[in-house]
Amino acid sequence: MARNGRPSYDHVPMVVIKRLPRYYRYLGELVEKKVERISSQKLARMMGISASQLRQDLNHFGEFGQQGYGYRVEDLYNEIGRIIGLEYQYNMILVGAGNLGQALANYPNFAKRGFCLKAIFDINPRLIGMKINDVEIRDIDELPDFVAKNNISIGIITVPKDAAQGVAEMLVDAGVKAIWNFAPIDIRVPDHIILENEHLADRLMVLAFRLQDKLAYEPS
Amino acid sequence: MARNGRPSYDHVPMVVIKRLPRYYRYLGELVEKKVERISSQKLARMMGISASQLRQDLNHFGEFGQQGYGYRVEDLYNEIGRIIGLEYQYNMILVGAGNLGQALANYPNFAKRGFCLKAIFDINPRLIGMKINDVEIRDIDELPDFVAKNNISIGIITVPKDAAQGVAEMLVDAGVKAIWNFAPIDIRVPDHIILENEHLADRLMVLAFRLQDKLAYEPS
DNA sequence: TAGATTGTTAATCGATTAACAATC
DNA sequence: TAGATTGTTAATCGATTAACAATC
Repeated sequence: MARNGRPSYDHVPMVVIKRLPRYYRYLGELVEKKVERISSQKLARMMGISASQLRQDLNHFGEFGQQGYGYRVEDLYNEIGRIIGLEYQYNMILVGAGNLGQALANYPNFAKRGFCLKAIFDINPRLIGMKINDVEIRDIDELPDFVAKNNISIGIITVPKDAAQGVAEMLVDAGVKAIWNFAPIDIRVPDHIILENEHLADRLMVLAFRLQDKLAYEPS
Repeated sequence: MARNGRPSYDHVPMVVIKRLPRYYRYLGELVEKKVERISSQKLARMMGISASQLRQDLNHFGEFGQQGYGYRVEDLYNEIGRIIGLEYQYNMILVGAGNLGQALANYPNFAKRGFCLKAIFDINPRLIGMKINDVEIRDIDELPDFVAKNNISIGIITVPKDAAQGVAEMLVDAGVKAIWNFAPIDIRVPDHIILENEHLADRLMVLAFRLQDKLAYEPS
């Protein structure tokens, strides 16, 4: 058991884990619409996946349905939230108070799910002391001390490419457990650090690739 | 042939296409470092993948190497750029001039690759007429006309969740070919429209899931 | 030529889909 | 009870890795 009552779900394929937030999102919408029950068949149809995949995915985590009935929407919603780990609060800091950093600091969907931004760090003296969405911008020199004293588990990197690796190392040394990187470079971290890269420009390139055939024969 | 000289690369698996930008990124760094040649072995090691996968991936698009020698870095870089479609310019508009919209409008990496933001649209009269990074914010009523007259192929959605589907439909009707959606909802578009969803909150949830086991046994 | 490394086929591995007995 | 739908096993499909002949 990891933490209270949550089995460790080792060996669950990453491809399944990445689908959990989407399930959670759709179930959340059904809860809002006061839908009480749903079958794997119907939920899968809504989501554009197969009912087999949905049941197979849930099967990695336990038994949540009832034969002949389906799933109680609110129960399944809560279960998946618990599996993801949403009943805990995660303290975050953000490094790099540029445009993207400020936008993320203002993003309302994070706090709503228990992701709490505790501080923003930058090297620009003109920004230090300001507040964004009630979160103070601090000098990056204060980072190690702040992480240690505020139980920070996630560090978000929104600095320019050339500064990203240095910031990552600073975060790791300070004791952060996970890093969410927006700089357009693959940063290197030790194996025990969890890393998610968000390469926005890469996504645009995939769009460009897929656009080729569309644009070929059409008048522009 | 789609467009001038580019074969259509139908049937290339999406999982391969999504790796292209990463190859392009690593090759770009090697070009900057003036590295002339590289073997699949070495490049794969750098990227943390297998040499088999790298060669297999390239094989979908042609023969770019030379037995006993490897690949000429600059040539391969240019080839992959061409495969992705980076020799063309893509005109974009962005809808929703909030924090995230403004951050994206200021993001320098897009223009650098030929993705050109032509206009920003919003409904807030106080924003209309302002400029962000030299791009004017316009009234959303002008959108259909603007798309038609400026050869816009990509629409970026950064409006709140409840407005996203409506904006998507507006973009499709106006003639946009591809949509990059940042609203935290799965929008619906006709099959012929290319869609990329960027669900930022989903990525944080994956971090949360993976954090569980890490946080379990450690003192906090 | 000998060594290196590709392009490509075959083998393995993993993920998705199909099927159905169990059971609410 | 009869109908519906789950949980789960087996079959299929696709992606990754291994291997090697071709060849620079």
